[in-house]
Amino acid sequence: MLAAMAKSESASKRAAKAGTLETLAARSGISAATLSRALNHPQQVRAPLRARAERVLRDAGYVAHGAARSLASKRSRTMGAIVPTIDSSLFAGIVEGLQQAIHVGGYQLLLASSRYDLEQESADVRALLERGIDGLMLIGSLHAPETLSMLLGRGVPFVTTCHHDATAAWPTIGWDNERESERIADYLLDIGHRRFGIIAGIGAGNDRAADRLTGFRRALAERNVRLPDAAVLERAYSVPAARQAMAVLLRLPQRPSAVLCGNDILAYGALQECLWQELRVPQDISISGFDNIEMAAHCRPGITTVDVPAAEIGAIAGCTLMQAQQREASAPPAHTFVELELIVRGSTAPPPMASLGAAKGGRGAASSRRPAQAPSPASRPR
Amino acid sequence: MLAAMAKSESASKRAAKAGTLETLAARSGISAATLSRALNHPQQVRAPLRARAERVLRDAGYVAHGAARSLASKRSRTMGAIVPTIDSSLFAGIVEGLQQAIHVGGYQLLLASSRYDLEQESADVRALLERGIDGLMLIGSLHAPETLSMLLGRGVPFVTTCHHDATAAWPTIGWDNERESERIADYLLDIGHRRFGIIAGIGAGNDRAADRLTGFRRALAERNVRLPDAAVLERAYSVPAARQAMAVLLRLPQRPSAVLCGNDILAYGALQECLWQELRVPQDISISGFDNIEMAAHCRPGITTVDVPAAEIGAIAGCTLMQAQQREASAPPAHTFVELELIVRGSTAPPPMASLGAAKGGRGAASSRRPAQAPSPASRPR
DNA sequence: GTCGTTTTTGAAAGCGCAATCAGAAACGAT
DNA sequence: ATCGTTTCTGATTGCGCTTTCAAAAACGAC
Repeated sequence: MLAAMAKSESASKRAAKAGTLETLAARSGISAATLSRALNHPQQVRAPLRARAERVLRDAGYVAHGAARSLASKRSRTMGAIVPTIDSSLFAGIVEGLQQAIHVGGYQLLLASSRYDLEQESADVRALLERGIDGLMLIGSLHAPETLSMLLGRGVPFVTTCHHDATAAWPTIGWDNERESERIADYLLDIGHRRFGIIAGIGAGNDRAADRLTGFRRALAERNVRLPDAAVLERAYSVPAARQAMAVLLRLPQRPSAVLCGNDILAYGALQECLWQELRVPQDISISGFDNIEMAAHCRPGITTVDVPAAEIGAIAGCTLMQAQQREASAPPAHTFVELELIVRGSTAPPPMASLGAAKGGRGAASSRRPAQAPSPASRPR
Repeated sequence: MLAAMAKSESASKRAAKAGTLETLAARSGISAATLSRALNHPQQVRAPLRARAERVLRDAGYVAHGAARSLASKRSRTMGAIVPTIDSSLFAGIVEGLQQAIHVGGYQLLLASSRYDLEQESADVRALLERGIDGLMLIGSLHAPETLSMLLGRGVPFVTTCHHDATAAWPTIGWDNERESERIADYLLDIGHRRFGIIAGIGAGNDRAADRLTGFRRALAERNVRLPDAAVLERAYSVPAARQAMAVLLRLPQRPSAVLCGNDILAYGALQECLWQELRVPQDISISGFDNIEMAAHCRPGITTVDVPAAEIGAIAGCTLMQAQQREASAPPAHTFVELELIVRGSTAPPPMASLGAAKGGRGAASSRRPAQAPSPASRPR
């Protein structure tokens, strides 16, 4: 008898600790409905009662049960994000920006990484959809058909970043990768380069990598600069892979005077390989990157690149998704075109004389200004 | 009339599309219970019926409602992680490893970043607890008391990483930061250095940074090497901050022959500042880091550091948390002591002669082996 | 002070699923 | 063929919360 009582008492204590609204209601004399309102729509509860309710909640150390809450309210207060990999300066920056932005709105971040695999991404979308995310950020324009149909079918707001497509039915936040790469190539053409190598990212399943390569190619084609197939290499985004690729390019019969890289990691690897082979950058060879990760500013020489404001893009994505919560699904998508800036640093310069001789009929004289040097201690230059 | 019918039809179509188990049950003639079982305990349903159920589910494009599922099953299939910042090579690597590991177990990752703020971390823990995470990974040993009490009180399994504490009541996955820093300092002492500078991380709210500084100090003290207060600088983990700190150290009346840095970012910044000031590393000054981020292997010179297998740590954390799902909460915690390896690269060497003269009675002769050079194209050296 | 209005509050109805329980079907042995 | 066992299956309950809905309270004008 006593044992039974003790048991039931301990059980009730445990329940008290777990603290459901029901329990607290029974104990405090305030109904569960009112407690819930005090929590979610405080202005609907008159001040004295609200104060009492808040005290009860606080004293009990009440923590809401999210699943029950989502089930009843049909919102999870959770946003999803799927990136190819978290272990990348660019994506980490974007995710950090996204996380900070949604945090102020009371949202949490459900994160998955797809390893540049569209099937994996599709499976991840499904898994996140199961968790009831209120919105989703994806990278790039290329996705499995199923990915989009699931999202569109369920009416979950989503955005895609790192590309721009004004015709997309959902918000895109980014830039035109082809055009930006063209810009880099144009810059190198302008300062006199005519023999190029390219170390691109792997284009399969990665529209950004593919578009950047397309942009490089187009810029060269428009100036009638020949680009041998052997001078175009696709590599995974890693320093060793890039070094190996650069080693290949340096062995080419017609060694390039400039190497366009698909991102800063590739550029960094390319740069390192040149330095280890005792080549001078930019005197002997120019190298360009993309993304402007921190390293690009701080290595020697600094890498000429295009600045991508990663955290800002993540933040815009977060805000766009939060706005989509209120808005009609049928409203036209709020695209954000992100202006990128070409950052010229020490890794690029006009080609050496021998090479210049080969360049005939280049458009105008190469700009003679010295590339900017990496700065002394100061905040990250743009 | 017609309009009303059309409306109700579209509504029912929508419901059909949304597809709850109940709906599918009504439509297919298989009970919701059996459909649920086919999903969660397939072996409990006889083959023919199971096949039929699976077809129904697949054809309807059924996606489970996670909230309802969590509410009924009391598990969310979601793990949480809180890191100081995602935008760090080390934490990104850990998170990536964690994500991959739990992914195979069907878990998703709920990620928060606390910006090195313990109060923020505590709020994040609360938010994640609300979302019903089944387990949580935290960084380091130092947390707000509330953080631990919430976790312990609710009985949610959690692990802490990047430190080691065999006495902790929960699993820790990491190493002894003091001891590892001591090791680095000992190495530099062994090769003859006697004048040191330290660029440490900011110790407030960051046990790893504080412990590493303690380790450095202790190693020097044990060899009776004096360390002026002015030679110890705490800085945020950023390249510009580190460069600025190194500039300060270089202006010291007694310029250090070796600078111990709290991590590789700081070391990298310190290195860059030396190079910009036309100092030779390691001939004029030695620099060491911690973490062995990719950059440390690939810059020139490579940075002497301690390798931290980030992805592996994340993976172990994930496995530990998944194991905790089955296990009794009362079982002793499964600590994992992670052995770290000192990686000697080109950023450290015996001090210049002038400095050596000042070193009297150093223990043994300095090792004369040349520091390893960064490798040619190959995978990341350890 | 009374009646119509406008809050404010509490009771109750699900949200969609997993799990329990009891009934049905299949199986095996006699 | 019959009965006892075991395996499957379906109806039902309830997870904890939000949100109607209706009753109660407060308010205001006459």
